[in-house]
Amino acid sequence: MAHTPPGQTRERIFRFVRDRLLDGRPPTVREVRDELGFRAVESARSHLTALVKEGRLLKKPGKARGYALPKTMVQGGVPRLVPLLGRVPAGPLDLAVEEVEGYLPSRFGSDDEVFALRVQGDSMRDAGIMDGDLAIVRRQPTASSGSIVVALIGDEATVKTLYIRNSAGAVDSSSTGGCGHIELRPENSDYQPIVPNPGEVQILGKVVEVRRFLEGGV
Amino acid sequence: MAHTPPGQTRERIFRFVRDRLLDGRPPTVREVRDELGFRAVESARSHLTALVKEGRLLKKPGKARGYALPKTMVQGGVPRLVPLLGRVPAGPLDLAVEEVEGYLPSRFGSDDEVFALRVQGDSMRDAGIMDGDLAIVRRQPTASSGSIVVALIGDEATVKTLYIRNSAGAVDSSSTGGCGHIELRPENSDYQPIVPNPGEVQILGKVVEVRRFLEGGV
DNA sequence: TTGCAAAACAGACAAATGTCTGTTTTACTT
DNA sequence: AAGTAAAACAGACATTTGTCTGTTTTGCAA
Repeated sequence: MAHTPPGQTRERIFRFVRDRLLDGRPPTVREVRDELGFRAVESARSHLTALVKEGRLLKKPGKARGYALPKTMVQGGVPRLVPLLGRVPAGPLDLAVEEVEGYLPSRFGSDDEVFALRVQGDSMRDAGIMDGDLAIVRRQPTASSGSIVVALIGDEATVKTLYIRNSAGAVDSSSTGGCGHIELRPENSDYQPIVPNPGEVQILGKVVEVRRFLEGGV
Repeated sequence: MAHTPPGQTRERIFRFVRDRLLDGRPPTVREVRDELGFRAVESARSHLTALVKEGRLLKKPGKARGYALPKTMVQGGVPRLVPLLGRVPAGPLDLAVEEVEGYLPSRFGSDDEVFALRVQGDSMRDAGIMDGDLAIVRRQPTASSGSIVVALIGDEATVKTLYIRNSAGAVDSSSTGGCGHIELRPENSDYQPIVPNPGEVQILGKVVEVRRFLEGGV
Protein backbone atom coordinates (compact mmCIF):
# COMPACT_ATOMS: atom_id res chain seq x y z
CA MET A 1 0.00 0.00 0.00
CA ALA A 2 3.00 2.21 -0.33
CA HIS A 3 6.09 2.40 -2.52
CA THR A 4 5.87 -1.21 -3.56
CA PRO A 5 3.02 -3.70 -3.44
CA PRO A 6 2.64 -5.17 0.03
CA GLY A 7 4.57 -8.31 0.73
CA GLN A 8 6.68 -8.04 -2.37
CA THR A 9 9.58 -6.23 -0.77
CA ARG A 10 9.22 -8.43 2.26
CA GLU A 11 9.53 -11.50 0.10
CA ARG A 12 12.74 -10.19 -1.43
CA ILE A 13 14.12 -9.52 2.02
CA PHE A 14 13.21 -12.97 3.20
CA ARG A 15 14.94 -14.62 0.28
CA PHE A 16 18.05 -12.55 0.73
CA VAL A 17 18.27 -13.34 4.43
CA ARG A 18 17.47 -16.99 3.79
CA ASP A 19 20.21 -17.34 1.19
CA ARG A 20 22.71 -15.61 3.40
CA LEU A 21 21.83 -17.79 6.36
CA LEU A 22 22.13 -20.94 4.27
CA ASP A 23 25.45 -19.57 3.14
CA GLY A 24 26.57 -19.43 6.74
CA ARG A 25 26.91 -15.67 6.58
CA PRO A 26 24.10 -14.08 8.57
CA PRO A 27 23.49 -10.55 7.30
CA THR A 28 23.38 -7.39 9.35
CA VAL A 29 20.43 -5.07 9.26
CA ARG A 30 22.49 -2.63 7.25
CA GLU A 31 23.46 -5.28 4.74
CA VAL A 32 19.78 -5.94 4.17
CA ARG A 33 19.22 -2.24 3.76
CA ASP A 34 21.94 -2.00 1.13
CA GLU A 35 20.76 -5.10 -0.71
CA LEU A 36 17.25 -3.72 -1.01
CA GLY A 37 18.41 -0.21 -1.80
CA PHE A 38 16.88 1.34 1.27
CA ARG A 39 18.23 4.55 2.64
CA ALA A 40 17.11 3.98 6.21
CA VAL A 41 18.23 1.19 8.48
CA GLU A 42 14.81 1.08 10.01
CA SER A 43 13.21 0.22 6.68
CA ALA A 44 15.07 -3.04 6.69
CA ARG A 45 14.68 -3.64 10.39
CA SER A 46 10.93 -3.23 10.40
CA HIS A 47 10.61 -5.77 7.61
CA LEU A 48 12.84 -8.17 9.50
CA THR A 49 10.81 -7.68 12.64
CA ALA A 50 7.67 -8.38 10.65
CA LEU A 51 9.18 -11.56 9.24
CA VAL A 52 9.95 -12.71 12.77
CA LYS A 53 6.39 -11.90 13.77
CA GLU A 54 5.13 -13.94 10.82
CA GLY A 55 7.24 -16.84 12.03
CA ARG A 56 9.36 -16.97 8.90
CA LEU A 57 12.51 -16.00 10.80
CA LEU A 58 13.86 -16.43 14.29
CA LYS A 59 15.86 -13.86 16.19
CA LYS A 60 18.17 -13.47 19.14
CA PRO A 61 17.47 -9.93 20.37
CA GLY A 62 20.38 -7.63 20.88
CA LYS A 63 22.97 -9.90 19.39
CA ALA A 64 24.61 -8.98 16.12
CA ARG A 65 23.48 -10.93 13.07
CA GLY A 66 20.95 -12.60 15.31
CA TYR A 67 18.56 -13.93 12.68
CA ALA A 68 18.08 -17.60 11.97
CA LEU A 69 15.83 -19.88 9.94
CA PRO A 70 13.09 -21.88 11.63
CA LYS A 71 14.05 -25.52 11.70
CA THR A 72 11.06 -26.50 9.60
CA MET A 73 11.93 -24.37 6.60
CA VAL A 74 14.36 -26.64 4.86
CA GLN A 75 14.00 -30.33 4.10
CA GLY A 76 14.99 -32.13 7.24
CA GLY A 77 16.13 -28.95 8.94
CA VAL A 78 18.92 -26.55 8.28
CA PRO A 79 21.57 -28.24 6.17
CA ARG A 80 24.89 -28.84 7.78
CA LEU A 81 28.21 -29.70 6.30
CA VAL A 82 29.62 -33.17 6.68
CA PRO A 83 33.28 -33.96 6.16
CA LEU A 84 34.28 -35.92 3.08
CA LEU A 85 36.99 -38.28 4.20
CA GLY A 86 39.76 -39.43 1.93
CA ARG A 87 40.04 -42.69 3.74
CA VAL A 88 37.84 -44.27 6.33
CA PRO A 89 39.10 -43.88 9.85
CA ALA A 90 39.13 -46.80 12.20
CA GLY A 91 39.44 -44.75 15.32
CA PRO A 92 37.56 -41.71 16.51
CA LEU A 93 36.96 -39.07 13.88
CA ASP A 94 39.02 -36.51 15.75
CA LEU A 95 42.18 -38.31 14.79
CA ALA A 96 41.44 -38.15 11.08
CA VAL A 97 41.23 -34.42 10.57
CA GLU A 98 44.09 -34.49 8.13
CA GLU A 99 42.11 -36.81 5.92
CA VAL A 100 39.28 -34.38 5.37
CA GLU A 101 39.08 -33.61 1.65
CA GLY A 102 36.31 -31.12 2.07
CA TYR A 103 32.79 -30.69 3.24
CA LEU A 104 29.45 -31.14 1.58
CA PRO A 105 26.04 -29.96 2.68
CA SER A 106 23.62 -32.54 3.96
CA ARG A 107 20.39 -32.57 5.84
CA PHE A 108 21.91 -34.92 8.34
CA GLY A 109 23.83 -34.01 11.44
CA SER A 110 27.40 -32.96 11.16
CA ASP A 111 30.87 -33.80 12.25
CA ASP A 112 31.23 -36.49 14.81
CA GLU A 113 28.04 -38.22 13.84
CA VAL A 114 28.17 -38.20 10.07
CA PHE A 115 30.81 -38.36 7.38
CA ALA A 116 30.98 -38.99 3.67
CA LEU A 117 33.23 -41.19 1.60
CA ARG A 118 33.66 -42.09 -2.03
CA VAL A 119 32.52 -45.55 -3.02
CA GLN A 120 35.03 -47.71 -4.86
CA GLY A 121 33.99 -50.53 -7.13
CA ASP A 122 30.61 -51.66 -8.38
CA SER A 123 29.85 -54.41 -5.91
CA MET A 124 26.67 -52.56 -4.93
CA ARG A 125 25.60 -51.86 -8.48
CA ASP A 126 22.18 -53.46 -8.22
CA ALA A 127 21.40 -51.29 -5.24
CA GLY A 128 22.06 -48.26 -7.40
CA ILE A 129 25.40 -47.47 -5.80
CA MET A 130 28.00 -47.03 -8.48
CA ASP A 131 31.74 -46.58 -8.53
CA GLY A 132 32.63 -43.05 -7.51
CA ASP A 133 29.37 -42.31 -5.76
CA LEU A 134 29.45 -40.42 -2.48
CA ALA A 135 28.04 -42.30 0.47
CA ILE A 136 26.92 -40.30 3.46
CA VAL A 137 27.33 -42.39 6.55
CA ARG A 138 25.97 -42.04 10.05
CA ARG A 139 28.48 -43.43 12.50
CA GLN A 140 27.04 -46.20 14.58
CA PRO A 141 28.39 -49.52 15.82
CA THR A 142 25.11 -51.29 15.20
CA ALA A 143 22.72 -51.72 12.30
CA SER A 144 19.63 -53.72 11.53
CA SER A 145 19.57 -56.53 9.01
CA GLY A 146 19.11 -55.25 5.48
CA SER A 147 20.80 -51.95 6.10
CA ILE A 148 23.54 -50.82 3.81
CA VAL A 149 26.55 -50.30 6.00
CA VAL A 150 30.19 -49.32 5.88
CA ALA A 151 32.24 -52.06 7.43
CA LEU A 152 35.89 -52.21 8.24
CA ILE A 153 37.57 -55.51 7.40
CA GLY A 154 41.14 -55.35 8.49
CA ASP A 155 42.06 -51.86 7.49
CA GLU A 156 39.88 -51.73 4.41
CA ALA A 157 36.47 -50.13 4.34
CA THR A 158 33.70 -51.60 2.27
CA VAL A 159 30.09 -50.78 1.54
CA LYS A 160 27.78 -53.77 1.71
CA THR A 161 24.32 -54.84 2.75
CA LEU A 162 24.33 -56.19 6.28
CA TYR A 163 22.53 -59.45 6.71
CA ILE A 164 22.06 -61.08 10.08
CA ARG A 165 21.74 -64.82 9.69
CA ASN A 166 19.89 -66.20 12.65
CA SER A 167 18.80 -63.33 14.81
CA ALA A 168 16.50 -60.53 13.76
CA GLY A 169 18.05 -58.13 16.22
CA ALA A 170 20.77 -55.62 15.66
CA VAL A 171 24.43 -56.45 15.55
CA ASP A 172 26.87 -54.61 17.70
CA SER A 173 30.32 -54.70 16.26
CA SER A 174 31.73 -54.83 19.75
CA SER A 175 29.74 -57.95 20.45
CA THR A 176 30.24 -59.80 17.21
CA GLY A 177 33.31 -61.37 18.66
CA GLY A 178 31.22 -64.14 20.10
CA CYS A 179 28.51 -64.26 17.49
CA GLY A 180 29.82 -63.69 14.02
CA HIS A 181 26.65 -64.87 12.32
CA ILE A 182 26.51 -61.99 9.93
CA GLU A 183 27.03 -61.60 6.24
CA LEU A 184 28.13 -58.65 4.21
CA ARG A 185 26.33 -59.05 0.92
CA PRO A 186 27.27 -57.30 -2.28
CA GLU A 187 24.42 -56.29 -4.57
CA ASN A 188 26.04 -57.67 -7.69
CA SER A 189 26.07 -61.30 -8.75
CA ASP A 190 29.69 -60.99 -9.85
CA TYR A 191 30.70 -60.77 -6.21
CA GLN A 192 30.45 -63.19 -3.34
CA PRO A 193 29.03 -62.50 0.11
CA ILE A 194 31.56 -61.97 2.84
CA VAL A 195 31.18 -64.07 5.95
CA PRO A 196 33.67 -62.51 8.29
CA ASN A 197 35.32 -64.35 11.11
CA PRO A 198 34.48 -63.17 14.62
CA GLY A 199 36.24 -59.96 15.51
CA GLU A 200 37.34 -59.50 11.95
CA VAL A 201 34.71 -56.96 11.06
CA GLN A 202 33.72 -53.65 12.52
CA ILE A 203 30.64 -51.74 11.51
CA LEU A 204 31.51 -48.10 11.08
CA GLY A 205 28.08 -46.80 10.28
CA LYS A 206 24.96 -46.91 8.18
CA VAL A 207 24.71 -45.39 4.73
CA VAL A 208 21.88 -42.87 4.94
CA GLU A 209 22.30 -41.13 1.62
CA VAL A 210 23.91 -41.72 -1.75
CA ARG A 211 24.96 -38.97 -4.12
CA ARG A 212 26.26 -38.99 -7.63
CA PHE A 213 27.53 -36.07 -9.66
CA LEU A 214 27.04 -36.48 -13.39
CA GLU A 215 29.93 -34.81 -15.04
CA GLY A 216 30.63 -34.60 -18.70
CA GLY A 217 29.37 -32.43 -21.53
CA VAL A 218 26.53 -30.04 -21.80
CA MET B 1 55.95 -22.87 25.69
CA ALA B 2 53.55 -21.30 28.09
CA HIS B 3 50.40 -22.28 29.93
CA THR B 4 49.54 -25.07 27.53
CA PRO B 5 51.63 -26.95 24.97
CA PRO B 6 51.99 -24.98 21.75
CA GLY B 7 49.37 -25.58 19.11
CA GLN B 8 47.06 -27.49 21.38
CA THR B 9 44.95 -24.53 22.40
CA ARG B 10 45.05 -23.27 18.85
CA GLU B 11 43.67 -26.57 17.59
CA ARG B 12 40.80 -26.37 20.05
CA ILE B 13 40.05 -22.87 18.87
CA PHE B 14 40.10 -23.89 15.23
CA ARG B 15 37.67 -26.71 15.80
CA PHE B 16 35.34 -24.54 17.78
CA VAL B 17 35.30 -21.87 15.11
CA ARG B 18 35.00 -24.43 12.34
CA ASP B 19 32.03 -26.11 13.96
CA ARG B 20 30.31 -22.82 14.55
CA LEU B 21 30.89 -21.76 10.96
CA LEU B 22 29.57 -25.05 9.61
CA ASP B 23 26.56 -24.49 11.81
CA GLY B 24 25.97 -21.13 10.21
CA ARG B 25 26.65 -19.27 13.43
CA PRO B 26 29.99 -17.50 13.16
CA PRO B 27 31.38 -16.84 16.64
CA THR B 28 32.57 -13.54 18.03
CA VAL B 29 36.01 -13.10 19.50
CA ARG B 30 34.46 -12.97 22.92
CA GLU B 31 32.55 -16.18 22.36
CA VAL B 32 35.82 -17.87 21.54
CA ARG B 33 37.31 -16.38 24.68
CA ASP B 34 34.49 -17.77 26.80
CA GLU B 35 34.57 -21.18 25.13
CA LEU B 36 38.28 -21.55 25.85
CA GLY B 37 38.02 -20.09 29.33
CA PHE B 38 40.24 -17.13 28.61
CA ARG B 39 39.97 -14.00 30.67
CA ALA B 40 41.27 -11.65 28.01
CA VAL B 41 39.70 -11.01 24.64
CA GLU B 42 43.11 -10.63 23.15
CA SER B 43 44.05 -14.19 24.05
CA ALA B 44 41.38 -15.43 21.71
CA ARG B 45 42.04 -12.84 19.05
CA SER B 46 45.74 -13.53 18.80
CA HIS B 47 45.03 -17.20 18.24
CA LEU B 48 42.46 -16.37 15.59
CA THR B 49 44.91 -14.04 13.90
CA ALA B 50 47.48 -16.79 13.93
CA LEU B 51 45.01 -19.23 12.38
CA VAL B 52 44.39 -16.75 9.58
CA LYS B 53 48.11 -16.39 9.11
CA GLU B 54 48.40 -20.16 8.88
CA GLY B 55 45.74 -20.14 6.17
CA ARG B 56 43.30 -22.24 8.15
CA LEU B 57 40.78 -19.42 8.40
CA LEU B 58 39.80 -16.42 6.33
CA LYS B 59 38.82 -13.06 7.71
CA LYS B 60 37.08 -9.86 6.76
CA PRO B 61 38.85 -7.23 8.86
CA GLY B 62 36.72 -4.95 10.92
CA LYS B 63 33.47 -6.77 10.31
CA ALA B 64 31.73 -8.54 13.12
CA ARG B 65 31.94 -12.32 13.08
CA GLY B 66 34.19 -11.92 10.08
CA TYR B 67 35.82 -15.33 10.07
CA ALA B 68 35.16 -17.92 7.38
CA LEU B 69 36.47 -21.24 6.17
CA PRO B 70 38.70 -21.25 3.10
CA LYS B 71 36.73 -22.02 -0.05
CA THR B 72 38.72 -25.14 -0.71
CA MET B 73 37.30 -26.63 2.41
CA VAL B 74 33.80 -26.84 1.00
CA GLN B 75 33.17 -29.03 -2.04
CA GLY B 76 32.36 -27.01 -5.11
CA GLY B 77 31.94 -23.76 -3.27
CA VAL B 78 29.16 -22.48 -1.13
CA PRO B 79 26.07 -24.66 -1.19
CA ARG B 80 22.83 -23.14 -2.40
CA LEU B 81 19.25 -24.23 -2.23
CA VAL B 82 17.36 -25.69 -5.15
CA PRO B 83 13.60 -26.12 -5.17
CA LEU B 84 12.17 -29.61 -5.11
CA LEU B 85 9.21 -29.57 -7.47
CA GLY B 86 6.19 -31.75 -7.04
CA ARG B 87 5.57 -31.90 -10.73
CA VAL B 88 7.72 -30.84 -13.62
CA PRO B 89 6.77 -27.48 -15.03
CA ALA B 90 6.47 -26.97 -18.75
CA GLY B 91 6.63 -23.20 -18.56
CA PRO B 92 8.97 -20.92 -16.76
CA LEU B 93 9.77 -21.88 -13.21
CA ASP B 94 8.26 -18.74 -11.79
CA LEU B 95 4.82 -20.04 -12.57
CA ALA B 96 5.31 -23.19 -10.58
CA VAL B 97 6.08 -21.73 -7.20
CA GLU B 98 3.04 -23.40 -5.71
CA GLU B 99 4.50 -26.73 -6.63
CA VAL B 100 7.60 -26.33 -4.52
CA GLU B 101 7.67 -29.07 -1.92
CA GLY B 102 10.77 -27.79 -0.23
CA TYR B 103 14.36 -26.94 -0.79
CA LEU B 104 17.51 -28.93 -0.64
CA PRO B 105 21.09 -27.74 -0.54
CA SER B 106 23.22 -28.34 -3.57
CA ARG B 107 26.52 -27.19 -4.86
CA PHE B 108 24.85 -26.14 -8.08
CA GLY B 109 23.26 -22.80 -8.79
CA SER B 110 19.91 -22.03 -7.31
CA ASP B 111 16.42 -21.03 -8.15
CA ASP B 112 15.84 -20.24 -11.78
CA GLU B 113 18.59 -22.37 -13.19
CA VAL B 114 18.27 -25.56 -11.25
CA PHE B 115 15.49 -27.62 -9.78
CA ALA B 116 15.03 -31.05 -8.33
CA LEU B 117 12.38 -33.67 -8.92
CA ARG B 118 11.60 -37.13 -7.74
CA VAL B 119 12.24 -39.94 -10.22
CA GLN B 120 9.34 -42.31 -10.88
CA GLY B 121 9.89 -45.81 -12.10
CA ASP B 122 13.01 -47.86 -12.64
CA SER B 123 13.58 -47.32 -16.34
CA MET B 124 17.02 -45.90 -15.53
CA ARG B 125 17.94 -48.66 -13.12
CA ASP B 126 21.14 -49.70 -14.87
CA ALA B 127 22.38 -46.13 -14.68
CA GLY B 128 21.98 -46.28 -10.93
CA ILE B 129 18.87 -44.13 -10.87
CA MET B 130 16.17 -45.85 -8.89
CA ASP B 131 12.53 -45.20 -8.22
CA GLY B 132 12.15 -42.39 -5.72
CA ASP B 133 15.58 -40.91 -6.26
CA LEU B 134 15.96 -37.17 -6.40
CA ALA B 135 17.29 -35.82 -9.67
CA ILE B 136 18.85 -32.39 -9.65
CA VAL B 137 18.36 -30.83 -13.03
CA ARG B 138 19.96 -27.87 -14.70
CA ARG B 139 17.43 -26.22 -16.99
CA GLN B 140 18.63 -26.09 -20.55
CA PRO B 141 16.94 -26.65 -23.91
CA THR B 142 19.91 -28.49 -25.34
CA ALA B 143 22.06 -31.43 -24.34
CA SER B 144 24.82 -33.50 -25.85
CA SER B 145 24.37 -37.09 -26.85
CA GLY B 146 24.81 -39.44 -23.94
CA SER B 147 23.58 -37.00 -21.36
CA ILE B 148 20.86 -38.00 -18.97
CA VAL B 149 18.08 -35.52 -19.46
CA VAL B 150 14.60 -34.69 -18.32
CA ALA B 151 12.31 -34.55 -21.31
CA LEU B 152 8.72 -33.55 -21.60
CA ILE B 153 6.60 -35.78 -23.82
CA GLY B 154 3.15 -34.35 -24.03
CA ASP B 155 2.63 -33.25 -20.45
CA GLU B 156 4.60 -36.05 -18.88
CA ALA B 157 8.18 -35.67 -17.73
CA THR B 158 10.59 -38.52 -18.06
CA VAL B 159 14.24 -39.12 -17.25
CA LYS B 160 16.17 -40.82 -20.03
CA THR B 161 19.51 -40.91 -21.75
CA LEU B 162 19.56 -38.65 -24.76
CA TYR B 163 20.94 -40.21 -27.90
CA ILE B 164 21.41 -38.30 -31.09
CA ARG B 165 21.23 -40.63 -34.07
CA ASN B 166 23.05 -39.08 -36.94
CA SER B 167 24.64 -35.88 -35.77
CA ALA B 168 27.23 -35.56 -33.04
CA GLY B 169 26.13 -32.07 -32.19
CA ALA B 170 23.71 -30.91 -29.56
CA VAL B 171 19.98 -31.02 -29.94
CA ASP B 172 17.95 -27.94 -29.37
CA SER B 173 14.43 -28.76 -28.44
CA SER B 174 13.24 -25.73 -30.31
CA SER B 175 14.89 -27.00 -33.46
CA THR B 176 13.94 -30.64 -33.23
CA GLY B 177 10.77 -29.86 -35.05
CA GLY B 178 12.49 -30.37 -38.31
CA CYS B 179 15.02 -32.98 -37.30
CA GLY B 180 13.64 -35.42 -34.80
CA HIS B 181 16.52 -37.86 -35.16
CA ILE B 182 16.89 -38.37 -31.46
CA GLU B 183 16.19 -41.22 -29.09
CA LEU B 184 15.36 -41.24 -25.45
CA ARG B 185 16.89 -44.42 -24.16
CA PRO B 186 15.99 -46.10 -20.91
CA GLU B 187 18.80 -47.83 -19.04
CA ASN B 188 16.83 -50.99 -18.41
CA SER B 189 16.29 -53.79 -20.92
CA ASP B 190 12.68 -54.14 -19.81
CA TYR B 191 11.92 -50.84 -21.50
CA GLN B 192 12.05 -49.72 -25.08
CA PRO B 193 13.74 -46.61 -26.44
CA ILE B 194 11.47 -43.76 -27.27
CA VAL B 195 11.75 -42.27 -30.73
CA PRO B 196 9.62 -39.19 -30.48
CA ASN B 197 7.92 -37.59 -33.40
CA PRO B 198 9.10 -34.14 -34.36
CA GLY B 199 7.84 -31.47 -32.00
CA GLU B 200 6.58 -34.09 -29.62
CA VAL B 201 9.46 -33.80 -27.20
CA GLN B 202 10.94 -30.96 -25.26
CA ILE B 203 14.17 -31.15 -23.32
CA LEU B 204 13.75 -29.51 -19.97
CA GLY B 205 17.26 -29.92 -18.69
CA LYS B 206 20.21 -32.11 -17.89
CA VAL B 207 20.46 -34.25 -14.80
CA VAL B 208 23.59 -33.11 -13.00
CA GLU B 209 23.20 -34.94 -9.71
CA VAL B 210 21.33 -37.89 -8.29
CA ARG B 211 20.48 -38.31 -4.65
CA ARG B 212 18.94 -41.10 -2.69
CA PHE B 213 17.90 -41.11 0.93
CA LEU B 214 18.04 -44.51 2.55
CA GLU B 215 15.26 -44.62 5.04
CA GLY B 216 14.28 -47.51 7.18
CA GLY B 217 15.58 -48.99 10.41
CA VAL B 218 18.64 -48.28 12.43
C1' DT C 1 -10.90 15.40 -1.12
C1' DT C 2 -9.75 13.39 3.29
C1' DG C 3 -8.18 9.88 6.23
C1' DC C 4 -5.79 5.72 7.05
C1' DA C 5 -2.16 2.38 7.13
C1' DA C 6 1.85 0.41 5.37
C1' DA C 7 6.22 1.65 3.57
C1' DA C 8 10.08 4.28 3.73
C1' DC C 9 13.07 7.87 5.72
C1' DA C 10 16.10 10.37 9.13
C1' DG C 11 18.88 10.69 12.90
C1' DA C 12 20.35 9.56 17.36
C1' DC C 13 21.70 6.34 20.86
C1' DA C 14 23.09 1.91 23.07
C1' DA C 15 25.00 -2.46 22.84
C1' DA C 16 27.93 -5.70 20.69
C1' DT C 17 32.17 -6.56 18.67
C1' DG C 18 36.88 -5.90 16.70
C1' DT C 19 41.34 -3.84 17.54
C1' DC C 20 45.14 -1.93 19.82
C1' DT C 21 49.06 -1.13 23.38
C1' DG C 22 51.35 -2.67 27.06
C1' DT C 23 52.21 -5.95 30.92
C1' DT C 24 52.56 -10.43 33.24
C1' DT C 25 53.11 -15.37 33.34
C1' DT C 26 55.06 -19.71 32.00
C1' DA C 27 58.04 -23.20 29.91
C1' DC C 28 62.06 -24.04 27.80
C1' DT C 29 66.93 -23.12 26.85
C1' DT C 30 71.62 -21.71 27.90
C1' DA D 1 70.16 -18.09 37.44
C1' DA D 2 69.25 -15.45 33.43
C1' DG D 3 67.30 -15.01 28.92
C1' DT D 4 63.81 -15.76 25.56
C1' DA D 5 59.53 -16.41 23.19
C1' DA D 6 54.95 -17.91 23.20
C1' DA D 7 50.89 -17.63 25.90
C1' DA D 8 47.89 -15.19 28.54
C1' DC D 9 46.21 -11.00 30.80
C1' DA D 10 44.36 -6.18 31.41
C1' DG D 11 42.18 -2.31 29.93
C1' DA D 12 41.10 1.17 26.75
C1' DC D 13 39.34 2.56 22.36
C1' DA D 14 37.14 2.42 17.61
C1' DT D 15 33.96 0.42 14.68
C1' DT D 16 30.11 -2.19 13.68
C1' DT D 17 25.61 -3.27 14.57
C1' DG D 18 20.97 -3.32 16.83
C1' DT D 19 17.39 -0.40 18.56
C1' DC D 20 14.57 3.44 19.25
C1' DT D 21 11.62 7.78 18.33
C1' DG D 22 9.60 10.58 15.23
C1' DT D 23 8.59 12.19 10.47
C1' DT D 24 7.53 11.79 5.56
C1' DT D 25 5.82 9.43 1.52
C1' DT D 26 2.68 6.54 -1.00
C1' DG D 27 -1.40 3.89 -2.38
C1' DC D 28 -6.00 2.87 -1.37
C1' DA D 29 -10.68 3.58 0.17
C1' DA D 30 -14.60 6.02 2.23
